Amino acid sequence: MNNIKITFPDNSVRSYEAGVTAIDIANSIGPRLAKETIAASINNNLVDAFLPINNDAKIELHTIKSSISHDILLHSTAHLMAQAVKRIWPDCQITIGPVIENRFFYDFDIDITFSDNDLIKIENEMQKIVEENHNVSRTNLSRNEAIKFFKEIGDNYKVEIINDLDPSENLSSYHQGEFVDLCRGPHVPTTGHIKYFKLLSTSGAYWRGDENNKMLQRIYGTAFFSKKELNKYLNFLEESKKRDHRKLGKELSIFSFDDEVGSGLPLWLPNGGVIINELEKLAKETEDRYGYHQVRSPHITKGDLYKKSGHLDLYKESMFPAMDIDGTEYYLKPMNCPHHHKIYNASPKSYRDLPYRIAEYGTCYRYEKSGQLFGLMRVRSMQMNDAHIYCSEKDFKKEFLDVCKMYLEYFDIFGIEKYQMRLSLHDKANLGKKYINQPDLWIKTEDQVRNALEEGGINFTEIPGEAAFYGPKVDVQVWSAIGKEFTLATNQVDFAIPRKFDLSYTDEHGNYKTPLCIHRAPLSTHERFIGFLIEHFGGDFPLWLAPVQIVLLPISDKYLNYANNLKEKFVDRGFRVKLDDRPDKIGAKIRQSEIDRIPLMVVVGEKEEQDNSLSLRRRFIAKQRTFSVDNFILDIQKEIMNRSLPNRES
RNA sequence: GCCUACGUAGCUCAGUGGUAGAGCACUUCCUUGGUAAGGAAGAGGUCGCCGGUUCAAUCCCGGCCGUAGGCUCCA
Repeated sequence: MNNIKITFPDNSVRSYEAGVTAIDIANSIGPRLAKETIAASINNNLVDAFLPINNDAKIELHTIKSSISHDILLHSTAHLMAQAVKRIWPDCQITIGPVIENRFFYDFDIDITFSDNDLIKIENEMQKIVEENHNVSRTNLSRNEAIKFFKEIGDNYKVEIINDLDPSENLSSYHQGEFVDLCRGPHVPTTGHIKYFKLLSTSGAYWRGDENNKMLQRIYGTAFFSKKELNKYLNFLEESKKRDHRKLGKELSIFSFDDEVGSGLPLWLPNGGVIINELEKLAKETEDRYGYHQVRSPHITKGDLYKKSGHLDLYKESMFPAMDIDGTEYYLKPMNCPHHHKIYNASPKSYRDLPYRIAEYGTCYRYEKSGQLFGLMRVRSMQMNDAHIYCSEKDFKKEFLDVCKMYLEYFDIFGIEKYQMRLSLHDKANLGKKYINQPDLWIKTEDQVRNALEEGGINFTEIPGEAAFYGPKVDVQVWSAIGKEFTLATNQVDFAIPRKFDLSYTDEHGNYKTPLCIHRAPLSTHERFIGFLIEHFGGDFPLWLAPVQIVLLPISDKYLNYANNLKEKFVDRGFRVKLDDRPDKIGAKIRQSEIDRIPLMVVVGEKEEQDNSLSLRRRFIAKQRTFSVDNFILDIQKEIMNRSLPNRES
């Protein structure tokens, strides 16, 4: 037997017999390590821990602690689930079963539809396979062998996948017990490595994501290496449900939907109205500071304008059908840009007028397919925090970065700590289909945006094929306080439409030039942003946004007079205040105020009336404090003016 | 739009082929109580909408509308 040299990450070298596996190597270091080894990188290639190593190599072991291993576990659990499904329903066809963030799914072509009971049945079968503790093995296959093999066992979808793969691709199959799947791997060494898993939900899913294909049945699930992690994740899902803006929005009377109004058409209740007003105040203040003009435009417009803008060619399916008015077609506006272009053009512009920045909380209507409506996050009527900046190429970079700066200011105010800018680019294949057919301008503009972002020191990732039809965009992903992801704002560059609209300005030399146009919507739409805020804050808005800021809680009716005096004082100061004058005990009033998430609970009784003071109970602050009325007012005014975030320390 | 599930009081949910119930909320009365539920009474439903089957439908069947989880698409 010849020996091989294995080099470890710390550069130490050990000698083993050729054919040794990563598990063997782990075992030579310690049995616990061997047990916890899931996969290995051999010369930086991720492989199964159970494969023989025949030559000198660099090795890195991946144990249950690494995120690589977690992905492998999820993938193996998908196989485990597919094996269980095939045992129960032998006629079903397996298709694909990839890993997504913290979860996996597998799509099946099967006659029955999975019920909750079926999920339990499948889980039980999975448990059995785990206990059977099958070794997992890998077989390399040539293309022809693979096609022959999967044809023989009747896995037609696998045959289709192989036929569509690059012929140069190395193929392999994974086996555990009677189950075989076409797969790149790697996988956990045995089915016994999978201990803590849970099937989460079922749904329909088109084969290869194409709505012209057959609808398959998908099962989602998750798995972890420890019970604790699994429970933590399940708990996170539960917490997310509790914070769901649809649930909280109803409980806190922020918005509602009504069958008779129509789906995707939210009604803003008074509490929502307060939040909207505060957001608009913030936006207007900020935009004033950045030199924007506020404008207004109508909700309906003639079709010709949208023909010119390209909407009727490239965006029509997202627009409500035309209405005929005196023989002319009018549309509900899906975007504000054409109107803003017209506002730009309402008077001739010189270079001295640029950058020309116009903003509007414009109401737009989009025909979203019924199946994609989702609470406030996806609606058919929405009010955008929209603005367009018309500038020269020379000013572009500064204007673009100022927009980014504005984003960061907002993030700071709302306590958004995690965010990501995504530069969405065009792809050549869709020029003239999804995208305006001006290849050179696309590339030039994308370079400009990329340069601006790089010079501004802003981190971003690039995503091809996600641009708006008229230009590249920077989408902003944010994560709420509990880590749920949202696509919120967007920031787009339009290089083509200004020309179509004959937008121009006179430069220093008296020549006509076409301006660049930046679209930006840092606060997204009221709908999506407030939906996000509800979940981000879990319904506990900072004082400046809270629909009711102060609730007055008299100990008994005897102190109603004093409470009313305070109320009047607070209203005079512009505070949003409510008086709970029900004949209930203080405990009941406190409870209701807590449920309503009112940040400041002011308790007044005999003592307070005598001292002209108040006793403050604040959400998340255990200790109650007594204030003189004047000091209280000063503190609160300051907190509201600064738009401070909720303080949860005691 | 597609797949699947669901739709009973303001909210959360029971329930049945013979035209409905609970808790909370609401109204009234009693209680005037110091930091997360004091007590009693009352009112409240065309059981999503429209058809069909049946002597009889909230329940069974069909269509529509709405909602949820996904697919696809997006702020």
